Amino acid sequence: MSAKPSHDEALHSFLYRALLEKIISGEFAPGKRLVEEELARSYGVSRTPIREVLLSLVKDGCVERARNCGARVVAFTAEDVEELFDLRTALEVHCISNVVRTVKVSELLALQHSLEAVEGKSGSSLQEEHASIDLKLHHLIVENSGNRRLIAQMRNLSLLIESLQLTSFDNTDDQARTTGEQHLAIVRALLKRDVGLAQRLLTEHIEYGKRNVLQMFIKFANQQQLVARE
Amino acid sequence: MSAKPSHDEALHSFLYRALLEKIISGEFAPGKRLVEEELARSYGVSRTPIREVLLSLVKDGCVERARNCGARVVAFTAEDVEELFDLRTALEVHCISNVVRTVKVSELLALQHSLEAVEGKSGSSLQEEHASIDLKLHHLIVENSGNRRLIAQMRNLSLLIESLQLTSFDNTDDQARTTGEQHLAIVRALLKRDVGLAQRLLTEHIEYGKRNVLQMFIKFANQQQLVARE
DNA sequence: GCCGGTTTGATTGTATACAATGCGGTTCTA
DNA sequence: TAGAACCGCATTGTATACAATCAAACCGGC
Repeated sequence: MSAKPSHDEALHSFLYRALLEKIISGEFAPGKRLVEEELARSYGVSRTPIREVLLSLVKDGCVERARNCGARVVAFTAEDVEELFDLRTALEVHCISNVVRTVKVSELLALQHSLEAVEGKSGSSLQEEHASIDLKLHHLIVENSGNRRLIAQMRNLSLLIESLQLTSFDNTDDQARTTGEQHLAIVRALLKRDVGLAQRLLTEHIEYGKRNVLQMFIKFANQQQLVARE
Repeated sequence: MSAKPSHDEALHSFLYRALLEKIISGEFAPGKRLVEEELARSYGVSRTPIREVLLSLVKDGCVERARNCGARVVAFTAEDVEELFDLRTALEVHCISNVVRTVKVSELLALQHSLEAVEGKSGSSLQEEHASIDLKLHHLIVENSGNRRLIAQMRNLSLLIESLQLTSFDNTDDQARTTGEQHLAIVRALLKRDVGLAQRLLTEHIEYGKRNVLQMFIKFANQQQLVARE
């Protein structure tokens, strides 16, 4: 099956992303049965890593499994997307107050620098660059929250959201520019250690991203209309 | 090893609680190596279910693992406890606005009824009854938030917190009574569909629980003083 | 004596084999 | 023909076996 895991990456971690992507993209429609052996064959691996991935996906709420009936993909509705982003807002806003205390100025400046570097540009890679910066910014916020368990929880969530954003990668240049401006504003607020402002800007920023993803998601869901209950 | 899993419960789900409890109680001190085969022998099972549990604990941030070096228990500091509760606050407060729309009045009334029933009482079982109601209330809030992924995320968190609260089960009757009053106030606010009030009360309530657990935790951590780095 | 390569052991990662279980179809009976 | 018991199959749960990999100890050369 096309792509391979990087050399030292555990198989199950590679497979996790692979399956998650299929679920989010809709290739594995809601309700589809995920039979361990079937998946194992299709990826040319044994059931063991597949099992580990399925259990992980259950923990994320993407999959349900009953004892001998196989696992099934849980439906991913527009409301779910919305809630997921709202949840992200709640968590990252919660992080901010710690972030302003712990984050290193150099990190912020580095981010600011990258942002100013792409600000003028335009062209095909613009969206990708902004997406990459977006990851870095949210990563910075979460990792500087100072709690390992919080970070662990968020990592799961982030994976879901990042996958969602990948599928809605149709962003126009305009949207990318707006996103860039929001990023810059947030970084500056963090540099000023202005908790309230940073929280407000972050909320708006995630809200904006949510709307973009939702737009894509709804369009996509309509065209794909539930192969379901296979 | 003493207790057994209920008949239809998967072994790994039983083992999960068993290991988590040992980690939180400090029997598995921070830094302790968790070798798969060793654990498997000690529980009289094979490595397979143990592996699944360890992966799950990694996802929860309770355990770290390096490729061939064995898994290690992550330190559980007072700051972690604090953050965990703050995180819970952020998430449950976030839930409230949905809860007031979706929760059934009958559920709230049932809870209110149980609360009023124990209100007058006192005695040995009082604390347990309040703890049980506490679980029900937080469960109600999360389950009525309306998003499966959110619920899945919270379930993990709740398990951690519940385990923490179990270890600090030294609550006085006074504390139990205060908790009861807070519960009642929250339920009433929910019945009135007063989002703002419910959020405020919930925040105070979790804050109160946090202080109690922290007190116990610090006392406990001192007496246990880091067997660590075994 | 110190540094670097090599070997060995411990431990995880993956594959496979076997057991348990629940569902569905089939057959037998009334 | 309808219903119920039964048998077989599909699928998961668990155990075991094997391969890969990393660390640390050991040995030899400089």
